[in-house]
Amino acid sequence: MLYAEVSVNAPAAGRSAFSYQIPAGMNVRPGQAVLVPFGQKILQGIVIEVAEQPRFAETRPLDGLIQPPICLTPQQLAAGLFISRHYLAPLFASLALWLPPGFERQAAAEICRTSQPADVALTPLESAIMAVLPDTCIGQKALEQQFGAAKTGPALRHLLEQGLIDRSYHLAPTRIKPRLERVIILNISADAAADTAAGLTIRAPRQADILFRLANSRGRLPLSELRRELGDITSSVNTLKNKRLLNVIEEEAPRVPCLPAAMELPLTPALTAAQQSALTAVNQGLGTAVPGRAPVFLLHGVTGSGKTEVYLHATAHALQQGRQVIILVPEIALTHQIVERFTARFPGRVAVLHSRLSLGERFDQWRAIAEGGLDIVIGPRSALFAPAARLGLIVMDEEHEWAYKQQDTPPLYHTRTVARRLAQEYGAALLLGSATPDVESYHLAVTGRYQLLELPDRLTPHVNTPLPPVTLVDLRQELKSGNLSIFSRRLKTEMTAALRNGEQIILFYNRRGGATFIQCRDCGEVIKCHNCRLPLGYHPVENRLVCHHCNAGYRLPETCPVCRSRRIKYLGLGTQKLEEETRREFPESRILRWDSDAARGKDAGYRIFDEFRSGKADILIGTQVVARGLDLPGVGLVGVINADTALNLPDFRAGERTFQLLAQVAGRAGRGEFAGRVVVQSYQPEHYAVAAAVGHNYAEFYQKELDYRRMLGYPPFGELAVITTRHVREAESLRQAQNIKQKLTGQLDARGLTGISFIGPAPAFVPRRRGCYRFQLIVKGAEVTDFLNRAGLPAGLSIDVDPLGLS
DNA sequence: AGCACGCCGACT
DNA sequence: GTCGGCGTGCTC
Repeated sequence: MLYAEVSVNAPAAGRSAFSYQIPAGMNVRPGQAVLVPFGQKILQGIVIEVAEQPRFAETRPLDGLIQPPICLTPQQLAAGLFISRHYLAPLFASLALWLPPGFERQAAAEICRTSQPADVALTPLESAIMAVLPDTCIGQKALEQQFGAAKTGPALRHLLEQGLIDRSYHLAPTRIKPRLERVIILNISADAAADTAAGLTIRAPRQADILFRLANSRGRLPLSELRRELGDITSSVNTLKNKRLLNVIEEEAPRVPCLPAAMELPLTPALTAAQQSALTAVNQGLGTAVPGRAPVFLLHGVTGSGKTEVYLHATAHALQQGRQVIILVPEIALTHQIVERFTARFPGRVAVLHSRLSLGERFDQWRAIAEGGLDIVIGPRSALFAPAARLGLIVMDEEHEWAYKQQDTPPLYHTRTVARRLAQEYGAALLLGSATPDVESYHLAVTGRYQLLELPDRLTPHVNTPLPPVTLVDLRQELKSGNLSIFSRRLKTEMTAALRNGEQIILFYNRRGGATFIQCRDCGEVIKCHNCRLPLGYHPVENRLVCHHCNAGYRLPETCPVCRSRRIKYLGLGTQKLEEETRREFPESRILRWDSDAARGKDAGYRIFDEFRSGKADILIGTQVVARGLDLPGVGLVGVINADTALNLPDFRAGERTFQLLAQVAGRAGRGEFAGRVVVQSYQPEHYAVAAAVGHNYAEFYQKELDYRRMLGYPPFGELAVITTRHVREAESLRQAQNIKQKLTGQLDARGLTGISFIGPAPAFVPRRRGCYRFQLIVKGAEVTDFLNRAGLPAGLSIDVDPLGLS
């Protein structure tokens, strides 16, 4: 008898696998998707291991294989197990990352009446339920909607006990169907069709037109295409069909997400010496990589130094070897640009995967990759889990971006960490690229675990363009001189000059809204969100208060909720306010604002971007989004309204984020015909992150930042994990956090470990979510993951290993 | 997630 | 007494 260890799609399964018997004759491999009985349900599972002996004494038999069969590769299985262990994440969720879109399904209860007569006493509700039960079955969900979820459950249980109804659980049917397309096929030869068409031109011009077009496209055309060009052709097609000149068939046609039309192949630019030597190193790595020993490259190149060209060449090399390539970008908004470059160079081979595609599109792309037809995958972090069984190269552009860290939904993985592991398993090369590498990555490169590749020269718009000069304005001096405006005198002068010169301007400010907090002048109360307990921002356009975390909107308060005072003050600056001020200062200029308020809805981001790039506006005001790798050749001047906003966040990466942001924003200037200039305004111009960014000096920043991390034991000198408790009662949530701390402290003492310490518990950065109060305990030190894995923490806790910030 | 079990306070 | 809310533990 063989047994399978199975990861089950049940929240209760947590990080453990469950043992099942494999019925004789059932062919089960590790990685296989199966159905298993779990409690009273049949659930989806993934086989981890097949063995002669079960890990658990009492076993039930596997129910069957999921059809059509799906099986993770051994490499995906290994990487999934790594995720679950490293991030203390649910096992099924960690493996499910590689399953096809739309795979995961919930079991739903169905209720059927039995033939037994209702001769026992029933409550009115129970009678009512019996009365509406149809002869066929009905979903329990439907009954709960009709009678209320709270009361229906117990009533059904009683009816079950009495034997009046049956309950069974079924997985919901899959939501994805292959797309069918009606295709017209010529029944005669192309020549014959052309002849027939010639005879019809006068009497039946539409029929003739259809026949001509078919003759010219090898005898087949999708009906939708003909209809788009000729209008309603139903009757003409029917006539031709009746004449037996053509047939209409339905066939499967994969959905294609709207890829940009492949441009003509642009000339492949000759590589510079630096690019060539980087490429040589990567190509060599591609040649020597084997499972268990896979090279990681850190391509450090200033903005505009031609990193993408290196990606393109390395991709070509991997494809030549018959391997597949995954190109990762930090966020969906950036896929568009890079997809353009890659489809131009490799037409017909590029797949796109991201969550804004429809489920059907995603599925069809997924299948095309799995079948090997598409061998380049581009997308944000989810693209790492494409079914590329011949994976040879993973490229991570802007590797420092923290959008690569999964937030909110477990597993809370970092794409770089998983990519590294997946590359190890496949024997693939990993190429990380950034102008401002993550301090941890750079540290690994400097200490020899990654191979450091440097591109020191700027090529955009032409070879040896200097990085734009940055002027640093001390806002404290401005205040002293009596300038209370958002704009320093220097920035205003530069803006005026740039506008006169016909240059475009980017103003960067990383808080949206109008006022950023609303405070009572009498008691000091800051107005907060009811859901999250976070300060609300004022949005003048909508004339509402908005929670920047959960997006809940509130009416403007007339009195302070605490002391009833009417003296409520709107403080702080956001992008909407900045837009107003800019309009007042530069009334002649055309202004666009790009933040998550302005870019609500699909494609709104592209629209703003395209509008600005095509010169329909002079000034672009934006948050982080405008800093990210966008190519805007019309921009001469970049103004940073306040460099310090991110510095004061309670986050040990605040310095790093500030440096990266400033360097990225500065890189937007001078990418076209105009010489770039940058004006950075700051209240803390002496801070090392600000000073280093102004001097375009990554090395200086890295040294200072590393010293600081070493001193405080932060990564790369120690690991971090955040444990969050949640409970409807604030005191209970705090008590749980304290209990965990006590338990962990006890284990540290018992095992004589000294390298680990705790911070907190304290209210979480979002103190309240979905009606639950949240407290967090930070665990800091050497091998935190390992320690927590052995600690036997209670199920249902949220644990974030290597968190984005600390609060 | 669901379900059973066991523990306490608020009532018929 | 006992009904029911709520925390806890279990599902191979």
